[in-house]
Amino acid sequence: MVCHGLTLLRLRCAWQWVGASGGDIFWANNNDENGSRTRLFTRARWRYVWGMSSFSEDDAFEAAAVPLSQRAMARPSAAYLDGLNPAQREAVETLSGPVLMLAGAGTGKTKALTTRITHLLATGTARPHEILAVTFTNKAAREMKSRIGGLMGEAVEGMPWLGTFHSVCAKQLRRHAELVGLKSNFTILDTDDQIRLMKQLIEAAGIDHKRWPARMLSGIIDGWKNKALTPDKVPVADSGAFDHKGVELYAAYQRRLLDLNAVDFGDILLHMVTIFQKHEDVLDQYQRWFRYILVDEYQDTNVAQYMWLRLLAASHKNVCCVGDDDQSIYGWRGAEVGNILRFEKDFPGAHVVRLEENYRSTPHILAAASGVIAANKGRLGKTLFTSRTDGEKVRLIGHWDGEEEARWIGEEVEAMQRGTRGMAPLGLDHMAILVRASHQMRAFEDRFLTIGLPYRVIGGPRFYERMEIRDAMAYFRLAVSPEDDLAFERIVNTPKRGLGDKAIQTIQRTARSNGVSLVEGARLVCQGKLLGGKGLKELTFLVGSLDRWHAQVRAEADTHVELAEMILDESGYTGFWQNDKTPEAPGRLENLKELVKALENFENLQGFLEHVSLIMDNETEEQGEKVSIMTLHAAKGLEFPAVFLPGWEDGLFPSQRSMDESGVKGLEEERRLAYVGITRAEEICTVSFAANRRVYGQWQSAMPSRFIDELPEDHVEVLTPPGLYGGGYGAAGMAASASPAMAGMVGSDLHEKAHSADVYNSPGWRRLQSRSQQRGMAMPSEARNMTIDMTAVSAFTEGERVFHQKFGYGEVIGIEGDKLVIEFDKAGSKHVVAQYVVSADKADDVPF
DNA sequence: GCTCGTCCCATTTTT
DNA sequence: TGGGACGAGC
Repeated sequence: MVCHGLTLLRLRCAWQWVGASGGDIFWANNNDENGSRTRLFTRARWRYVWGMSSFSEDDAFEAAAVPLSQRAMARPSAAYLDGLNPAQREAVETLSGPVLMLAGAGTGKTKALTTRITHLLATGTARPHEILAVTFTNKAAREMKSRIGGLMGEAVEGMPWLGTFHSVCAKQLRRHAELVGLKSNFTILDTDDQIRLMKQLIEAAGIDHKRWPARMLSGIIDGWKNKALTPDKVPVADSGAFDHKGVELYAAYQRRLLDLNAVDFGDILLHMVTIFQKHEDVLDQYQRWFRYILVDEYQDTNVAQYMWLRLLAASHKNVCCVGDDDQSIYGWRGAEVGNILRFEKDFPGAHVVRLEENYRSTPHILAAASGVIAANKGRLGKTLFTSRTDGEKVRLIGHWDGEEEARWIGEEVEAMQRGTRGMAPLGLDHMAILVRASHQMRAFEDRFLTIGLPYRVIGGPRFYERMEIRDAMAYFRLAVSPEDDLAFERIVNTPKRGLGDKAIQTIQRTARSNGVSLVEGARLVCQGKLLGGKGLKELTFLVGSLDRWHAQVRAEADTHVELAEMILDESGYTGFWQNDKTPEAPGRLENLKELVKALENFENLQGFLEHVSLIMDNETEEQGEKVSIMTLHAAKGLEFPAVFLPGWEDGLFPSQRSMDESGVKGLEEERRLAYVGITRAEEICTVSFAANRRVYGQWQSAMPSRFIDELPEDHVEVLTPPGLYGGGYGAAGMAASASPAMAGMVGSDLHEKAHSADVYNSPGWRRLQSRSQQRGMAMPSEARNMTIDMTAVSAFTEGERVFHQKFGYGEVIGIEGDKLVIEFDKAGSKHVVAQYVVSADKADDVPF
C-alpha cells in the first residue's frame, strides 16, 4: 500500500472534506511525479498510515522512498512567519544543510524550532514522517507538538518521529530488537531494577559490595554507555574499579539483560548506535527516511546521542541543532558541551544563527547574567539584548545564617504577594526559589510551613520511581509476562507474605537448577513442598493468582483497567497501604489511583508497560497559588517574574565537589548554572548568601560565592545594610574591591563564634538582629500575625488527635497565638499553623 | 523473618 | 542532623 504526496495542509483538506460528507471514507489527492491520483482510505487505514494510532513503519518506509515534488504544493500564506525577528526567521527559512541555532535564554528558541517544522510541512518540503525531531524531555516534546499544532491550525498527530531521544530510539529498537539479541517486547528497566541486578552480579563475582557498592557500578556503567562504549570498547585506563573487574561485570550485566529481554535507559541509545554501525542497510533506510532532523537542547547531548544523530544525518546533512552552550549543565551526566562547540567542524559549511534578542528579562538581569557567564572560557559567544529599558537591578543580600535567609525570603515573598514598593501584587505562582542542592529546600519548607505560606516542591522522585508505583507495575509486568524475574523478585514478599531471604533463595535455586523462570521455580517449590507452613501457603496462593491474572490478560476477558484494579486488590497490595497508618499511606493510595487512571489512555496492559517507563510524568497538576521551590537544574526552561537564588556561598555554590572532581570544567558548569538561575527571572532577581549554615548538623561558615564578585556592580543593588558585618561595603565597598569587601563580612571574630553553641548570644548576632530590625529586614511579628486567620486555630482543642501533611499524626498539646503546639508521633513537638492540620479522623479525606 | 538499634555518609538526575 | 543500610536479637 502506498500513500504519499501528502502534507499536513492536505491532511487538513481531507479532514474538511470528510467532515462535510460525514462518511467514513477519506479522500486523498496525490500530486507527485506519478501524476495526480485519487485514493480511498478508510478512517482506520488513514489513522494507521499516519501513525495516529499504531504507526506502521513499513508503510512509512515505502512512502519515504517516493520523492516529493514541491512544485505542485500550494504555498501557504505564511502567517506563521509573522512576528519572527530576523534571526529567528533566518533559522526558520534556512532549510537545507546543517544549521546551528545558538539560542540564548529567553530568545524564542522553541518558537523558532516549531516554526521551522511548520515551515517544512507547510511548504511541502517534508512530510510529517520525514522529520525527525528530538528533545530531552517529554514535556518539551509535548510542548513542541502542541505549538506546531497551533501554528498549523490543526492538531498534529501525524508526526511519529517527534519525541525524546529515548522514546524515538525505543521505537526504532523495538523494530530491530533481534539484531542485538532482544525480542521486540523487551522491558525497560528503571534505575532501581538496574541496581538490584548489579548487586546480584557483584555478589556473584565475590566482590565486597561494601567497598564497591552497586550504585557506583551502575554509575560507572551508565557513564560508559553515555560514551557509547560497549564492554569490548572500554579503555583499559577506565577499568581499575571493582578490583579490575568493572568491565567483566559490565559484560556480565549486559548478558543478564539479554537473558531477561530487558534494556536500561542507556542501552536504548547504545543498541541503536550498534545497530546502525553494524547494519548498513538499516541505517541507510533511516537516512533516506529522515530527510530533516531537528535537535533541541543540543548542548546536553552525550556521545551516544551524538553518534546516533551523526549517523542519521550523514547522508543529507539537513540537520538543525538548537542549543545554548551557556546552558550546558548536565556534564556530570555525560552531556558533552564539546558536541555543540564542535558543530561547525562536524558539519562543514554549517549555517550558524544566533538568537540574541531576549524577550524575558529586564536589562539589568540580562547584564548580570552576561557578566557572570563572561568569565567562562571557550564559549561560542552570544550577547543577549533586549528592547526593554525598565526594571530593577539584581538584588543582593547577605544573611547571618541559613535560617535567617529563609525567614527573609519568606517575608519578601509575602511582601511581593501584597504588592511592594509600588509594584502590583504578585501571585505566588509567579515566584520561585532556586537552590543548588535539594537539601537546601528543607530550610524553606520548614519556614514556609511555619508561617503558613503555600509552596510546592518541584522535582523529587518521579511518579514512576515511587515505591508503590514500581510495586504495582511489577504486578502488571508479571501478569503480562510471568517470566519477568525482576518483577517477581520485587513483589514476592510485598506485601509481606512471610517469604524472606531463605524462601527466595530456595525459589531461585529451584528455578536455576530446572532452567525455568522464578514463577515456574516457585510453582515447583510449592509442588515439592520445599517450604514450610505459612510461606508455602502464601506462595501457593501467589502463584495461583499470577496464573489467573495472566490467563485474564490473554483472554482479554476484562478491560485492562478493571484487571489492573483487580490485581492490586487480590494481591493484597491496596489493602497493605490501607492498613498502613504512616502519614505517607494516603498519598500512596492516591498515586495508585493515578496509575490506574493513566492506564485508561492505553489500549491494554502491554501497551501501557511498553511505553510507561518512557513517558510517565510527575506532573500532578496541583492547583492553587504556591511559591515554587526547586533546584537550578529543574528550573532550566522555566521562567518566573520573581526569582530568589539563595545559598550563593563558595563550597555550596559553586559546589566544592564539582570543583574537586572536575576542576575548571566543573567550575564553569557551576557558572552556567548561575547563568541559568539568573536568566529564569523576568522582573526581579534576588541573590542571597549566608555567612553561616548548618551542614550535617555542624555549623559551618563560608565566603560569599565567587559568582557574586562576578556580578557587574552597575546592575546590582546591595540590600544588606552597610557596615553590618564590620566591613565597609555596600555598593561603594563592592566597587572598591569586590571580593575582599564581600569576604570581609565573615573575616572577623564572628567567624569563630559561629562554631560555638552560644552563637546567638554573641555580640555580632545581637548587633545583626537589631540592625536587621531597624532596617525593616525582618518584619515585626505583630505585622505578620494580622494576616493569619485566627479562627483556624480555634477549630482545635487541646488533646485532640490531628494529622499534618508533613509531620504526620500527633496530639495538640497547646495553642500559642496563631500556632498550634503539637506533639507529633514521629516528628516530636512543633509549632505549626492550623491551616495545615486536620483532625486525625478526617485525615483520610485529605488528598495530601 | 521481622524489628529495632547502630553506624555511616551525605550534589545536581531530562530518560 | 537525618535517612538508609545492615546486623543482632526476638
